[in-house]
Amino acid sequence: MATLKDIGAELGLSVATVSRALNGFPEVNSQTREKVRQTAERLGYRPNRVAQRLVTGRSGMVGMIVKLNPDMSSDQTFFEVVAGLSAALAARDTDLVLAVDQGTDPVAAYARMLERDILDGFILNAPVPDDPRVAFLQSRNIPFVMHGTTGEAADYPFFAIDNHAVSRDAVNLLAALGHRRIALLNGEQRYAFARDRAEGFRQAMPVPVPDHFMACHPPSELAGYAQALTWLSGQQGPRPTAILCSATPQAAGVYRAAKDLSIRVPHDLSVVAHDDGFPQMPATGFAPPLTVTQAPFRDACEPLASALLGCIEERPARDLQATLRADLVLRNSTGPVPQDHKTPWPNSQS
Amino acid sequence: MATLKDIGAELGLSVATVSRALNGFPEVNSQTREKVRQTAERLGYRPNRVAQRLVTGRSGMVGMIVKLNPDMSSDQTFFEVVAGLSAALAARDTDLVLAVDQGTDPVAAYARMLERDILDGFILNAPVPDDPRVAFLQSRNIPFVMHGTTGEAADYPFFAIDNHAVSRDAVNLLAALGHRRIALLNGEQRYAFARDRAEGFRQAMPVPVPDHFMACHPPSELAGYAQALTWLSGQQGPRPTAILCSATPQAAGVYRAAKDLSIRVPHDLSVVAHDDGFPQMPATGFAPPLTVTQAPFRDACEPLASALLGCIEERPARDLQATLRADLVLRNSTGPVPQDHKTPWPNSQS
DNA sequence: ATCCAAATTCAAAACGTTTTGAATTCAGGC
DNA sequence: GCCTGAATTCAAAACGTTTTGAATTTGGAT
Repeated sequence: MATLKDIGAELGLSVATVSRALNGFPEVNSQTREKVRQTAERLGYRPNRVAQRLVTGRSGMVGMIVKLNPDMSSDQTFFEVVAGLSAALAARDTDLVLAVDQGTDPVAAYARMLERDILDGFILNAPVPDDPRVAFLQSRNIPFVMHGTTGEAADYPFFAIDNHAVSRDAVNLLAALGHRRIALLNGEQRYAFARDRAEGFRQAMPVPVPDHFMACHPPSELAGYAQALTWLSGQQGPRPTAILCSATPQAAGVYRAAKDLSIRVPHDLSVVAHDDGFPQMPATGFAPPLTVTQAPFRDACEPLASALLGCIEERPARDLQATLRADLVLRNSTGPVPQDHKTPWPNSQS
Repeated sequence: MATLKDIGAELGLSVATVSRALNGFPEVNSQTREKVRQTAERLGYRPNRVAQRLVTGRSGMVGMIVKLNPDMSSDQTFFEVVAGLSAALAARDTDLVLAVDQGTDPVAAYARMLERDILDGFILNAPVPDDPRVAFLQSRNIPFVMHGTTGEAADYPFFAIDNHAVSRDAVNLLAALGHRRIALLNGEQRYAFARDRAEGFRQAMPVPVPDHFMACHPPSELAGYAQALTWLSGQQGPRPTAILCSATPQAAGVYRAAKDLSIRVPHDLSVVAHDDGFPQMPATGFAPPLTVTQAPFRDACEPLASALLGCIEERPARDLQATLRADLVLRNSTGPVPQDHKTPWPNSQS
């Protein structure tokens, strides 16, 4: 493998000049630079990453710890993480080292990875309110970027979507179609995004919502099916005319429950879901195609990689925060409220 | 961060001696070694991996490329891979770098990873007969270890289970119970393990098996359900009295199909499956508990890591090959052949 | 006391890069 | 011809480890 020294010897230049030439320093003669470039090309020079890392003091590796959920709900995000993030990081000469956390202590896995290895930073996902990992990593001055946010005034880098707006946009759409009895089939309560969606939902709803029409469940077809069955059977009062789901698999369960009960979508029931863009269950594949708020997970990979590298370079956290608005995509699972179901929720004790 | 120099300065020793002391070289005085150990401990010394790697010429990273299957069948193995392998490798100061392959060329992803980075080796999984990745990596002298085998006389390191024996053991058990009409619900044809299981099945069966009672499917509940429904409905001749599945999810599908057709397990139908030990679908959770040939995927992680490191250290391939026998675990999904179904397969044209 | 071999320890080179501070070259103004 | 400042280039240090070959100390035998 050719080294800087080899190139220097070939041209009668010092390694310093060769290094500068290849790294685009301004003080090197443009003719020299061109010659260096050519011989580097000819000798098939590839910089030795390890040597670079030794001198720059960076390891060129970032970590990500994936929680092992018993309900397998993280499985679908897993491929996306590895595919998208590792590609985005590779473009920046950085490697993604994954670990699976199977324990209960949310920071133990991070501590373990830190003591074992020299990682330049972490990517955190699935934030919970007041996420303990934030305090842990901040106290040790370890760079990280969060996919999502844990609260209003985050003082760390993150890339998130506006989950209040997700609910608001969907509710506004349904309200404009005349719906008043809208149920929220939310994500798992422990996650920050679910809390935000619930808040946005309550705020945007023109009428108060009984607690039992806001449910928290994993993003599985089965959970959606079971919850929808309960709601649509009317055991808990008048059935909703619209259901807001937090993930497309839940919506699939809602479709199935509706079908089982001979409730037509969108004629009798409107369905909206948030769509993370996982290829396993495309919203266009639904019958009828599903109206969604969409924010592909994949689109977050580039910004996340970029923010993490920025954080490692000690750019200020303020410059590394972004909140994106999800797109509202109208398809055929939403329609006007049925004539005989225009009344809002009845008063409820709950 | 404390370095060797710091420890040396503290004790009036040279870095060379300190390095030797910590790395267990024999020529260092045992008292000196103990003192070095203590100060290293006290200063919280951690060797700088990057520096080690620069001088040893190794990057300390190995790669694994996971194919993105549309049927999600690799998802379940994915967590096991990352959890088990990264832990086993971490114990050897090696990091696992994952990439997801979404293309068609089976070696392109490897070439891409190699040119971008300095990887010490690869772990290959899901071998196909005459796997092209073997030739590619061998031609470039890149160390690798295969989880599984592609053929009889493999000249590369691997860790595999004896898939002929998997079928043989199951068939022998069923045959001893009087079964003759045993169907094989195999894995996907393109994989080497499925070919081996099919061979073992044919060889062990006391009677010839019509082709349409040997089917290849992905390891999903749905695939198992659909295939079992076809077989058990009797459309293609007399129904099997026993079904051999290649994975526990398939067996779940078989159970469901049997239930739908009011066929009792094990009274009317015996079911055996191979169990990779994925926690998502434990064989003990079946009703009745499932008889399996079991070889937990997790048990392969240590040997794989160890073999790969051995390969990187240029130990001969012969010493890095292991074929394990799966355990036959008798549970309640297998029973004697029903009285009225003791005849073998009828002669068939297929 | 002297010598030899074994047991320890050391200084220095090496890995390939980046970066620092100094040296060299060059052009133009006097 | 001399000086100045800009434009280039260079040698050397640094990163933290492993490893080589030599130097030093030690203990025992002469």
